[in-house]
Amino acid sequence: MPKRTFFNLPEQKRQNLMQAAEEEFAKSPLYEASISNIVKSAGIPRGSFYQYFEDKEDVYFYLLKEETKTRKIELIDKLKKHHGDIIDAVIDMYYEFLVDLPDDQELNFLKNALLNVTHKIEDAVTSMFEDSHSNDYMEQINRLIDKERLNIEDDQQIYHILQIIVAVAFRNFVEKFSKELSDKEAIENFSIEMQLLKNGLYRN
Amino acid sequence: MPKRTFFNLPEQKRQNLMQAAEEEFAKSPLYEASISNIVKSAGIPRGSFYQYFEDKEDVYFYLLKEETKTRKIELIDKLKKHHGDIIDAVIDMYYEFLVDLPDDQELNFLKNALLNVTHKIEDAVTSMFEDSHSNDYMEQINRLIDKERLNIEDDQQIYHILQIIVAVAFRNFVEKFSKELSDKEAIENFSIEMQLLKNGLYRN
DNA sequence: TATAATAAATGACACACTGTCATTTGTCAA
DNA sequence: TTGACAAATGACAGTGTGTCATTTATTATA
Repeated sequence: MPKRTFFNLPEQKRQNLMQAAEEEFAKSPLYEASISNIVKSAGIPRGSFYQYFEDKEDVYFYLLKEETKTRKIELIDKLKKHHGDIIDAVIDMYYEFLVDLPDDQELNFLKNALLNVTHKIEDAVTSMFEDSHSNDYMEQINRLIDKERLNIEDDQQIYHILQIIVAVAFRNFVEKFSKELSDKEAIENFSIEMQLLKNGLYRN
Repeated sequence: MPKRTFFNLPEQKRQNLMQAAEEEFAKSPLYEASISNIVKSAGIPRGSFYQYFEDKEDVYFYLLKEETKTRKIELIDKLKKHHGDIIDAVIDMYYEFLVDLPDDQELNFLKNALLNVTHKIEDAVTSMFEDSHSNDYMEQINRLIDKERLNIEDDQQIYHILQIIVAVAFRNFVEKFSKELSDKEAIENFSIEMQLLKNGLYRN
């Protein structure tokens, strides 16, 4: 969280600083961005920055959270519009985010947030489902999976199924570590979610 | 990818270097880890490091990929064991990973990979489903969601459903940006996966 | 074996960024 | 007007990065 001094700042100066920060983070992902650039572009002395924020991540996550605040209200709206259908509401939001988001800088900022390490690490994990040199490996997997059980019409949909499973598995790992769940808890949670995936989140 | 020189290195020296790298990355997440520490601990001159690798990330992702290679073979085994049931296979892997992984350093390495930025950013996004100050917000969401449609027995399972949706949505964003999909493609993919979530990955 | 050509090793160095701190400047209440 | 507290400032020490000219090793060739 930014320090008290930050919130005491006159509106004008505060916005100016945040604008400079967003600009920098739109240009470079978190770990390539530099405080030096931000203060230069905002025209404030270096020391002042540390008067307002703990460090780089402090501004960064403050910006990111401000960003999501807006989306919260949107979600409420969408839920109403879709009569409580959570998935339809989320699809609607996804659509609006992609199509209606006008501000290039804002978009780049979020893009960087998602792309950087997150993406690379997930990629490495997902590569488990990809051919390394030949595509022998993937073929083998493909052959081994019992497709009769799967709720798919064409073979191409199997890609989506794998993506979903990986995404949920990934999230479970992260949660296990971040919330320091016991192995038992972690596996229970994981099983619940995998069952939900199998049977569907919605009743038939 | 590491440079040719790296692969020309005598086995002993190469392993020693990788050991030092893993040690560093087990101690500190990617962006806090330093090449200085790695070369010091490996006992090689700084210049040599750059003879072998492009930069820090180069070693890092090389290590990470080596790590997942092992898991690939495991997945094949599990698929066979579970007669092609992909979800059961993945549950089994998850279990083994948590319970049978013996090496502390390896575990810490992966933990850092998952925890750092990935986790913080997903957290910021997921916070959309969390109470900010009062829990008014979450209550409202909870009230709005039409639970009749959901495939749940108790109210607590709704948490898992939201987690799943967020995880899959998150992955879709990342993919849209990393593969530079058009808005149309992205939304199509997203819809397919959301339908799969609704109806279940498996046939009834 | 001597020599040339190529590959690898080395560590000093320039550059960049971070976070701190002593000092200055501003504000506000008594 | 003065004292106490809050904020602003920028110089500075510390740390890390990536490069490069030089040295050393290896391999090919005559």
